[in-house]
Amino acid sequence: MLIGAAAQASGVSAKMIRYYESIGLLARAGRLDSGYRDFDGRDLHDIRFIRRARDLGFSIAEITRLLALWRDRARPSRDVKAIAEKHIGELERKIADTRSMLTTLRRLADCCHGDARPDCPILDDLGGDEGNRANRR
Amino acid sequence: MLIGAAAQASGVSAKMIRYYESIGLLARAGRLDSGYRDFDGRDLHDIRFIRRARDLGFSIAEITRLLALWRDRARPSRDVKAIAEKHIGELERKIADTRSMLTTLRRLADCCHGDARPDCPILDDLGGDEGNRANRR
DNA sequence: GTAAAGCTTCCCGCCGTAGTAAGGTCAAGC
DNA sequence: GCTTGACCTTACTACGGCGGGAAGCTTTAC
Repeated sequence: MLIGAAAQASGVSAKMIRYYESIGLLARAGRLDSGYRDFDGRDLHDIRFIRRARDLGFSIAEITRLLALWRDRARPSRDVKAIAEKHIGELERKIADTRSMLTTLRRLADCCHGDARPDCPILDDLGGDEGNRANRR
Repeated sequence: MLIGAAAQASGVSAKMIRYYESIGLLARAGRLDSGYRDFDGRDLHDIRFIRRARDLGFSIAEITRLLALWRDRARPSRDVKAIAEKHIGELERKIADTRSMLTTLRRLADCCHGDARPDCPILDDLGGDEGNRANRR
C-alpha cells in the first residue's frame, strides 16, 4: 500500500504521514525497491489511531503515550484514563476561557448600535479608560 | 518611557511589543539618543488596546482592523460590530467543536475502569474496529 | 515514446510566543 | 575612573501542526 492509498484510507494527508514518521510517532514504514513507502495493516492501524486521537484533540505528545499504551498488552487502564482525564480537564478549561471571552464580547456587541455612527462600546472597552470597561472576567 | 516600563504598565512583554512593532501592528516608537525606544501615552494606549483585544481572542489581523477603526473618528460602528460578530461566531464554533470532543471523551473515560487491568474502552475506540466505536459526532 | 500521476526529499510559510546570544547604555557605588 | 548589574538593542532559534512548492525519480497508461 503506497502512501497515497494510506492517506486515502486513513483521512490523513500523505504529508502528515511522512511528518508523523519523521518525528517518530509512526514507525518507519517499509520501502519498495523504488524507495516508495509500503504500508501494511499495522501501519494503517496506527495512522487511523492517530487520526482519531487528533480528532479528540490530543496533542502529538499525548498520542505518543497513547500509542505506546495501545501496544503494551500489560498496560494498566489506569494510565490511559489518567491521560484522558488530564485532556478532559484541558478541554474544560479551554471551553471556560472561550466562554468568558464570548460573554464579554456578546455584551459589548449587544450594546453596539451597528450603524453609521462612530460611537461604539466595543472600541470604548478595548481602547477605553478603566472606568467604563465592562467587567472582563 | 522605556520598553520595560511599557511592558510593566501594559502587561505585554517587551518581546511582544517589539514584535508588534516589527509587523506594523504598532507604529514605530520614537528613539532616544541611545537607540532605546521611547514610548508615550499614545503608544501605551495602543499596546493596552492590543492586550485587551488579544484577551478577547482577536487575531492580529482583526486587531489591525480594530485599531484602524479606533483611530478613525468617522468610523461606522457597523464595521466594528461586524468584526466582533464574526469573531463571536468563531468562538461559538470553537466551543461547539471542543464540546463534542469532550462529550465523546467523557463517555469513553466513564466506561474505563481505570485500574490495573489492560482493558480500556478509550484505546478500543482509538485503535479499535469500527463496530465498537462510540458515536463520534 | 511520452505524458501524467505518484512518489521522494528538502525547504519555506503560517501564528503568536519564548528563549538565547552578543553587544551597547546607563546609574550606582567604590 | 572603573566595575557591576540592570536594562536596552538586534538577530537567530524553536515550538505545534500543518500547508505549499520545487526538483527529481518511478510507475502506469496510451
